[in-house]
Amino acid sequence: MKKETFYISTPIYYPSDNLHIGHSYTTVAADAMARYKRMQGYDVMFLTGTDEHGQKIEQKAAAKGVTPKAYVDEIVANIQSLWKLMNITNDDFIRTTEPRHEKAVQHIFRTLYEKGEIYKGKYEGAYCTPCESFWTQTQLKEGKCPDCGREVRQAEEEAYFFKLSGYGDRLLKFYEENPGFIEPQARLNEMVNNFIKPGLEDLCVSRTSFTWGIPVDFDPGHIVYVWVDALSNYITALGYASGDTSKYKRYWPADVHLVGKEIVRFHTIIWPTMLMALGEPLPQKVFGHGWLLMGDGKMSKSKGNVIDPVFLCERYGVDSIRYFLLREVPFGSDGVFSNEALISRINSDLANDLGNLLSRTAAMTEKYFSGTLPPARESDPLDDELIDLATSRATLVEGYMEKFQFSTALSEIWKLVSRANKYIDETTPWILGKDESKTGRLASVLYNLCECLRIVSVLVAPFLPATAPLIQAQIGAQESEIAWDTAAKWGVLSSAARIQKGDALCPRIDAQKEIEELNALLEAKQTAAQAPAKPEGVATIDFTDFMKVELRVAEVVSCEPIKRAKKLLKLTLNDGEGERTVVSGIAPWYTPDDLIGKRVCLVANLTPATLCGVESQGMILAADAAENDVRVLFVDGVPVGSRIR
RNA sequence: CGCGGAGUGGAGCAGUUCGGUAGCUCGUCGGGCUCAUAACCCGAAGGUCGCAGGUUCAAAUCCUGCCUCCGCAACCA
Repeated sequence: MKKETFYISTPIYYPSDNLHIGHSYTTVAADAMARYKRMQGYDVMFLTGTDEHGQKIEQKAAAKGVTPKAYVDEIVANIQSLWKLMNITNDDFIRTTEPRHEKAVQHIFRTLYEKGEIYKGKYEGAYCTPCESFWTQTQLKEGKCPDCGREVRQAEEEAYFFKLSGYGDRLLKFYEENPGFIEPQARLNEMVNNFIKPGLEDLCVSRTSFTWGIPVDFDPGHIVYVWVDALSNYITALGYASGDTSKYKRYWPADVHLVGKEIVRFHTIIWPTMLMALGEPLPQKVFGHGWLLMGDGKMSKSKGNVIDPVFLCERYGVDSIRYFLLREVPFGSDGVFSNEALISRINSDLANDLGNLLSRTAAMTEKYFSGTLPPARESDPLDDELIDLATSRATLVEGYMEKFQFSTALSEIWKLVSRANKYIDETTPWILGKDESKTGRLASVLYNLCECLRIVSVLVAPFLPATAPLIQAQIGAQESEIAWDTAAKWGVLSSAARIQKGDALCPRIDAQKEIEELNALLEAKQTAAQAPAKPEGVATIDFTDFMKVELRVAEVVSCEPIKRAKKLLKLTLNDGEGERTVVSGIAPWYTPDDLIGKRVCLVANLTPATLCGVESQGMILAADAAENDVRVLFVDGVPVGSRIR
């Protein structure tokens, strides 16, 4: 009989740098789900990989003096060893530079073109090189890149477009007919209100501005852009459009694409329409999980607060990190990563509750019965509650796993761990051990504890794949006694089992000492990160270049906030010759009253630009005093109109 | 009036669908136990459930208005 299949994917990660804990978060979640489904008997396909093309990698490689391929090869090797370190059981690893992927992508692109879903047009707009992004007029016109804040340049190129604009209604209909397609629910509203209802625009799907990518095979010079290239990995890895499509037939459509919330849009709008255009079935579900935030906000390299998963795994053990990631934060929402929380979880849940339960159970079994489980047992009504609780866990865990609520699933398992610890207190085996007439009762108590540990070990196996076998080894559980369906059964562990106390599952961490050490390490890292804090990408210019900038003293005549914009103030300036309007993003730091009547430095010969519907004829100078502190340069006392140089 | 999420004891969260004694984890304090990894078990202190109105016998929960924080979108010429 054919087994039911389950296809789960992570995003393919961009190997411009080594991965951080956020990537591990997604991948560990996917792995736990994949392991769980395998234990349940599913024929699982678990895919992860890397998205290796694009201008950013081309440039990074050039800066390092190596070919793009050599550059990504190194980082991809790191990524693969990270997944190995973290016990990730992906069934395949797709690299977008592999021939199997490139050929299929070319096929897909050509097919869409032949179907008229892709047409050739012209692309014009502001382009941000580091972000590899064109920005449309509504997004930004001649402004800085909204993503990174750096300069953009005007660019125009011939390009291919995908007819995304025609798919709005079909998407809405699909969402309606498939209520579980986008989860959590709140993301669905976001997509519909922000993107679909305002109207979809055709999507530019090719580039000529760089060469590190998959060529459009019928039009030299054009490169397939990220949408078609990256998103289609989910089917190219299955052999779509290749000589062997057996895997595609077997696993597609995917059961779930696990993604971070920042890319929900691509997976719920662009990817489904591409598949519609191809006439292929759509995935069942896209789950957008939250972010792991640092105490001081989002992770970023400039803050020096990027968390390296390799460091954590080596310091605390892989399972501790896996446990923390899946237990600490409800999967759909954002959560905060802190060393304090990590250590607290490890100590209280893993060391004190679970590790210690195993330790005391094994120690007593060795002490009173030399590690055996005598079959002459005497039960007591007290046992019933424990047994009920133990055998009811599996169903609860299954329910939460179906909803991707890893955190709740784990807490249900830990209720049993707690109950078992309490059971020891209630039954006081150390007192039973002093009375020979109580031997049968003692045997029963210890057996019950071993059964609890067995059940816990089964349920916990998808999350803690290294720890579960350690528990099973100490209680002497055999292969057949740890299958998933035995988690709902009582009395599975054989009386012939040999219990053997081993090393502590998870040693306690001296929290105070550890935090001090970590803080010292972090400080060192931050200093290192901040040392080369010179502005990036600024080249030396000569004097004549500088003199091309016309700087003048101007007085603020009036000033008002721009509605619909959080950061913008609209300033009316007298520059000595007349009045002009300038828009400035200083609203978080200045009110109109702070500015009216003041004299400021004006860049007078800047090309006008429109921000939030207001034309800005120049800019005023301000200093980035700190990460989140901007100071306008005031030049009071200097005559209006004076040239500054 | 852009879209969405959140505001509950010191910290992090649940409870809000279908109103009825405010719950969990960590921390603090007191007690118990000694099998165990200074762990485990029990108990206590600590909250006007963001603010203001309203509906109701009764509101964390329903309604109205407001404030604050976060993300997306727009955006720091």
